[in-house]
Amino acid sequence: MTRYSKQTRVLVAVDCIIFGFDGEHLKLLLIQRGFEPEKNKWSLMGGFIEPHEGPEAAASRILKQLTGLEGVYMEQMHVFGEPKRDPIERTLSITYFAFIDVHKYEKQLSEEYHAEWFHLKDVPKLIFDHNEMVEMAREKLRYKAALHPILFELLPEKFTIPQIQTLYENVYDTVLDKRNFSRKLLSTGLLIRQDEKDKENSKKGAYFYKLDPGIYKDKFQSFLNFIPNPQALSA
Amino acid sequence: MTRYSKQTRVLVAVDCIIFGFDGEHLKLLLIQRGFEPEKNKWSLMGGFIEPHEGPEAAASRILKQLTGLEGVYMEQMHVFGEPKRDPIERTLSITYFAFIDVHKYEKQLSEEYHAEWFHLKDVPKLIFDHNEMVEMAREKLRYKAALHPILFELLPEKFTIPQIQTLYENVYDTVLDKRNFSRKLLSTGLLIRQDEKDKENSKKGAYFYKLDPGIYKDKFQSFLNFIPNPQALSA
DNA sequence: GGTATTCGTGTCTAAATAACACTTATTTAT
DNA sequence: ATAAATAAGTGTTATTTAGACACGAATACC
Repeated sequence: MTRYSKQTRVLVAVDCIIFGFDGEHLKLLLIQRGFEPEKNKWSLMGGFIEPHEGPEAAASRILKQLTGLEGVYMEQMHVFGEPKRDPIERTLSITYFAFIDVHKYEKQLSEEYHAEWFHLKDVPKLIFDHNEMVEMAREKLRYKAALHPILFELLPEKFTIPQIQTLYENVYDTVLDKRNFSRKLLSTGLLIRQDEKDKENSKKGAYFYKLDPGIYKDKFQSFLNFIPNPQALSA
Repeated sequence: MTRYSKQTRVLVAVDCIIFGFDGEHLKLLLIQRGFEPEKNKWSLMGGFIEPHEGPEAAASRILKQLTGLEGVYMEQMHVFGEPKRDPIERTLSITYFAFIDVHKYEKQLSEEYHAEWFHLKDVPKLIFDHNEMVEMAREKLRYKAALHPILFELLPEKFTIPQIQTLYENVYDTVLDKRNFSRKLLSTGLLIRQDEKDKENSKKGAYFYKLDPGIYKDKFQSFLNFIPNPQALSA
């Protein structure tokens, strides 16, 4: 026996919801699809999974293709598999959301794919069920970021507290009190203050911080309530 | 153009991680696989996705096959897709975790599949990567249950506070203070006390409670911290 | 030197959490 | 009938955490 003979086989794609933060707004990287069907329509970056790679590897490959980056923070989100979602042929899509530092990605690659960053309030109509994917990714982003320090993945290695606060304010579409915000953030012990200051964005200058890699790893799954000592939970 | 001609197609299965609570322990429903490869080995309940159904529909169908139940609480967990995970032929598995009330399920069906409930500490070696799936499901269960009132899905319609507490203690392998636990639980407003008492498990008897369906729906996505008013988050 | 801008910090109040022990209802045994 | 055993139910206090709130410091520009 070498095949489950009677069963049907389907195509499997990977689609990536790529978030970035330019210092002002949270943005989404979209491409203009280069092939039929729906050629030239806006779409998430994606591709078919290849015979010898797993879904994670496919997602990494696709992210690298578009951004030139490796080791990007990335997480499997959800599988979309309604039979008619792709009108040509049944295709399953495994979605990943990814966070990149917009300053690091290679612009020339994005030209090749006709990629553009979109403000989340101006996301155009996308092919297939991609708008639904984006919406789910936004929700998941908000959910996770409320509990875990993932938004640092959107920032450069050195960042200032006002920058992170702007990012949180963007994600939650709200205004935060900077005294309470910085106190909470610093109390996690995640941040190491640098001597250098960022003079770009203010006259006084704001201290740069870096993440403490050990504590970052440890605390990645922390926070929470309901259970007194919830040790060892993970997403 | 009717096919993405050059791409390879793969089999897609759905596997269910089914949890139940017998009043004492949290348990897992496993079957003895009825076909090759790995016939007669312990396995999660699963099946191939059919041409005209989506993944959710497939999971519902499979759950119904084994338990006789419909409308079971169920959630997509993760896709496992390493190329070699099934030695016969590449097969993607979309996993769902599900919670059932053990008292409701139909035993004769489980005989047909040679199903048995296993204590989570005695899970046998399973086929392929199913042990990994179980482990991930346990983690996700602990994660979600710390934030959202999902464990009620494991209980019958009427339940007592000592019962829920035992369930939480089981899930987190810890001992909770009953005064603090019941205060926190009751403060959610989720529970409606019945006049009737459960006399099975104690001499004094414990009041039965039911969920308030409206509040249950509203509060399903509540809790959380980090962001002052995290309104409208979802899993 | 004055003004405008943004950074950085401290206090007080309210709410939530965690630790802790006794009384009540009922059954069973003496 | 009385006593003993068992599990249910409830209240207080101390500590911690969260949220509201305002001013001084550094610097660039005029």
